[in-house]
Formats: sequence, structure tokens, C-alpha cells
Amino acid sequence: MDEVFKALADPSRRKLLDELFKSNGKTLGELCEHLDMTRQAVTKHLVILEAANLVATVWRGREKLHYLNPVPLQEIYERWIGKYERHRLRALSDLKKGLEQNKNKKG
Amino acid sequence: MDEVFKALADPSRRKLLDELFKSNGKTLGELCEHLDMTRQAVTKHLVILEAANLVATVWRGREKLHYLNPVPLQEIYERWIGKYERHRLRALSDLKKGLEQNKNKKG
DNA sequence: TTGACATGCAACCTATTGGTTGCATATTGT
DNA sequence: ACAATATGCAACCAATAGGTTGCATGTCAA
Repeated sequence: MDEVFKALADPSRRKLLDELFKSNGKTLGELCEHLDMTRQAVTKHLVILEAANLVATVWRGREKLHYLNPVPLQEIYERWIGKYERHRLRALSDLKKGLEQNKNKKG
Repeated sequence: MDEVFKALADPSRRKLLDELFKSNGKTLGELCEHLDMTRQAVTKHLVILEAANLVATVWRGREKLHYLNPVPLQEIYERWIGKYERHRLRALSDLKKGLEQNKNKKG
């Protein structure tokens, strides 16, 4: 869970996921083409994405193919984002109430 | 968008959001009670959450009340997580296909 | 077999992050 | 008015993150 959030925090890593979304099963070399950094830097990002289980890899000869795994994103939504969303309207009404309460205390 | 992801990357900040989820409108002092760090550290986290628009604040006298704003989380889901989720099954089937393809190439 | 290709591993550097301490400011209650 | 309370601001510090360069390893193709 923690690793997934951390993996998503970096824009380059999100871009990598976007690349894989566009065309799954890319090699490291192919993924490098779209990022303005060295191959080694991209490798590091991919390692983090793998650790978060957001990317699965398969060796084919000397090439490493990268596949997007959206399951952890689903879990983030269900366990975390959904939790707040469900009460979105209530939270906003609380905020409004708080603002009015403040107004009253002041005035 | 970027700021939201960054804000969510830290476990202490997620814990703060959890606190506000449990009971909205807490003061800084109240939020500090549950975190094992100095008040100033908590303030820094809250500043980041505010910058990401995940927390809205209201002054009531000398107290600062903090309110959870789940809207950016909704946006993350819609613009980003949902994008992958929608094609979750397809992506998994691609992964499977990739594995089989590899198996064939090897054998 | 051998050279080119695709990737891995490790040391290193700099910027950022998460935390601290110390002091300043503003509000409250007596 | 004044002491206590609630918070802000800034300097500082250690750990981590994101990037680099250099070299090693393993696979393909002629």
C-alpha cells in the first residue's frame, strides 16, 4: 500500500505507466525513448514500480518486457479513495457548517 | 494533480486525512495528539495537504480548524486510476498472453 | 567465436524531504 | 494588563530520492 502511493508520487513513473497503458509489454529500451533521462534512471523507476506491483516483467531472451498491472490501483481506490468519496457530500456539508459556525462566533 | 499525489505519498499525511475523516474540523493541536512528532512537523504536513487542496482551513479565533476535502481524490480516481481500472481485465489478459508468448519462444 | 545489443550492478553527487529547535505573533480568560 | 494558549516563521540537520557515470553480464546474429 505504502509502496504504491510512493510509486505514484513521481511524475516520471506515472508517465511510464501511461506508456504501458498505451502499449503494454514494452522493453526497457522502448520505455527509455520517451523519457529524458538515462537508461539507468529509468531502470530505477521501473524497479520501484515493480516493488509496488504496478508493473510485472517477463524476460524474452535479452529483452525485458514490462506489463502494467492495475490491481494495486483498484485496491487504492477501494481501500482509500473510495472511503472518502463515499462521504464526499457529507464532508462538504460539514465544511459549510464549519464556515457558518465561524461566521457566527465572529459576528 | 502532481501535488495531490505527492501529498498522498507520505504515511503521516494519510494518517492526518484519516483523523479528519474520523472527525472533521480538528484544530492543529488536536491533530498533533495522534502523531509522534513535533507540532511544527505536523504543520508542515498540513501545509502540503492544503497546497494539494486536500484540506481546507478556517480560523476560529486563535484556533485553526482543518476540514477534509475529498474532491481531489475524486479527480485522481476519475482522471487516473479509473483510466487503468476500466481496462483492467484487458491488461491482465495481455499479461497472460505475454507470458504464454514468452513460454513459446523459450520452448 | 565474436562483436553488437539489452540490461544489470554499484559508486557517487545534488536536491528534496521530513524532522528538529528556537523565537515571534496573536488571541483568550482572568 | 498579562499570563497562558494556539499557532506561525526560519534556520538547521540527517536521510532519502532522483539522477549521473562507469563497468559487468548475458544474449543474439553473422
